[in-house]
Amino acid sequence: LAQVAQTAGVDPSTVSRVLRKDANTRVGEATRQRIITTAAKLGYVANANARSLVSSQTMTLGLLIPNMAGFVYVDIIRGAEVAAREAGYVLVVIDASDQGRAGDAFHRLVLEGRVDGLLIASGIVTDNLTDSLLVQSSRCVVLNRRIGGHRPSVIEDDEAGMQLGVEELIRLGHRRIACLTGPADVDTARRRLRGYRNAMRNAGLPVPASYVVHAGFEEAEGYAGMKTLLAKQHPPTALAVASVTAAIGALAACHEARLQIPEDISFVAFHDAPVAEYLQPPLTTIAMPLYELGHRAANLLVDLLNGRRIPNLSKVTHPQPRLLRRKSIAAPRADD
Amino acid sequence: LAQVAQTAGVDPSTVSRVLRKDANTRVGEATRQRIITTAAKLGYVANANARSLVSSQTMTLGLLIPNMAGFVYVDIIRGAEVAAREAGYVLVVIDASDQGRAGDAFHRLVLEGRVDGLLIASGIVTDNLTDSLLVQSSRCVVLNRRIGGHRPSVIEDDEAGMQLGVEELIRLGHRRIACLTGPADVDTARRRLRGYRNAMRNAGLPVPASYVVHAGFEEAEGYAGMKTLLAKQHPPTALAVASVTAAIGALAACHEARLQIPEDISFVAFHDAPVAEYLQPPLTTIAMPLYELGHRAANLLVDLLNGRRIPNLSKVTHPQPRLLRRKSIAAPRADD
DNA sequence: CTGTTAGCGCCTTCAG
DNA sequence: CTGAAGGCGCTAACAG
Repeated sequence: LAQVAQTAGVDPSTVSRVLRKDANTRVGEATRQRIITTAAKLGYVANANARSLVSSQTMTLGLLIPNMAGFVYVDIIRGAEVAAREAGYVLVVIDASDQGRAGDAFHRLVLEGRVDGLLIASGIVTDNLTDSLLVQSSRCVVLNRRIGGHRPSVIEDDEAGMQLGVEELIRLGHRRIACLTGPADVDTARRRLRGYRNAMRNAGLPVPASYVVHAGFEEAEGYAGMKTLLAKQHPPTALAVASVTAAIGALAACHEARLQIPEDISFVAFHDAPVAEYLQPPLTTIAMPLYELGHRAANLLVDLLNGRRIPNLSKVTHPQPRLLRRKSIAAPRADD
Repeated sequence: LAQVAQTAGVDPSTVSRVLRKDANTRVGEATRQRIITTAAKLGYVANANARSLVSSQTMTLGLLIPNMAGFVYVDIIRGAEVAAREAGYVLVVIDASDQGRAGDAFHRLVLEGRVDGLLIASGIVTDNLTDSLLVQSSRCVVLNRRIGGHRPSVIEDDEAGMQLGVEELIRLGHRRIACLTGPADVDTARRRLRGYRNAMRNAGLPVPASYVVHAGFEEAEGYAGMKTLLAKQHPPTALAVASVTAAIGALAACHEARLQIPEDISFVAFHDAPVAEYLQPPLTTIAMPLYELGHRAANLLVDLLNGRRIPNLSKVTHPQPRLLRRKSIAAPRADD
């Protein structure tokens, strides 16, 4: 900067004003042009750290992700990235696959001032972490999970989404519909389960306890969960699964048991993913507004950082959940 | 810091020395303890920006990823994260799904001094970007792709990996083996193709031009590529595919054509992924040392930043590629 | 319209 | 073994 100022024959502060497009001060057009061209010629780029030091903001946002492999995070990340960029921020993603690392990341990013705020994706909010986060709650937004206390969070309408899927199964004539959902202590899993229960209740259908299986979101867990269901005396004729990955595992279990899909069992999975279309058979999914979830969350975080009041809980309802009908669903066999 | 110094009754510089565990200066044990406890009590955390400003290093590394959905990146990220942490760095991941953003990210991260160096994953190195990167080549390591010029890059032994897979197909008795690889202008795709050719040549098998299909790494592209192959007069009896995702698409095309796998066509895919085990049929894959790739790349970047000389091209050869035999391969039919 | 003056929070010689 | 002073690169309030 001093370099640029000297070669342009002006004061550093003037250079700063010009390059920052400071609206408050008006600079002579001639000097402005001179400064801009010399800056370009010298390849000058302002140092973000020095700037952060004085302005005490870094203009970068962090996004903590528990599992980079998850299909769902791709869209969330994109949405958040775009929203951040629109607001002039840089978005950096941090892999917090193991729990301990999340707290560590929080420390090194937020506390040490590397980022202005943090988006925390579901699945890594442990009690431990919660404590330290509480301290700095004014810089975090939790995503895809409701949180006790008064920290802001953004969720999808998981309930409505799952209900949509189950209603379709009911419409096709299914009565014995099971739900393969996520861990009982995970909020999103519980909300998806509630959507399933709503649909069943509305149709006057019974929900045997054994038809609700709390598995995980991964292939192996879906596989194991399906095994459990198939071992029942009256296996279901249709299944609502809480994730595409779990559904892939469940499909594998069905194939192993020589069941035809959709003839023997219909499948609906929560969230869409590119792979769904290429499975055997192509998987019917419930597409959720993940991009918008990320976008909204980042927007809220920016608002929060700017001192605006934001709701403790926001639900992303647009666009609405959409059912993507593929070949994994059909009417049940006549004798069912 | 001033706060802590005052309450502990010492000078800020002493606090700095203690908290930084400065090896050069020895501080009285009594004052040391006092400083540490008061710092903890006050919840003091050093400001990374101020520190960066004076030391002109941020102790953070960036990793540019073109497509977060790719299975391969999960392990790369983990490896890089661990290596970074071991060296005292924080790793942040940046989604550079579209090309333009990569240059932008480079600017905002490296040039503005938010990170000390950048790991650039394959697939986003365009000519455009290369120019700006060249300027700052001393802070970048390219990953999974060889680069013209003299910028350091780290790759796997794609050639050996693919060769391993094809050799297995040959051993099973296949002669009509096709290769569904990535775009011709992508270095990794070309190297995998070379591995295929090596294996074929070593076995004295012909490679009709039509048996080499340059598709992409995505499901849809694998699907389209397979369609092309199936339209041939003499479709192959076995296939080596350059990615699991493309293989999923190709499998779908085969199912659509009512082909039995592995009876009609055997499949081997490059890289392993959790989903491989749950496909119909479970997919034989070539597991590559992706974690180590990320780990090595981050290590090299750290070396580079510390002024050590590093090779322009490093190949990660340990652990060696492993063939994970699953049910997608079998001997060809007798009449083939 | 532009230059001057401080100071952001920390580290690093140099003295004591 | 510890305190004092200067400066990292930039911005902001105040003069001119």
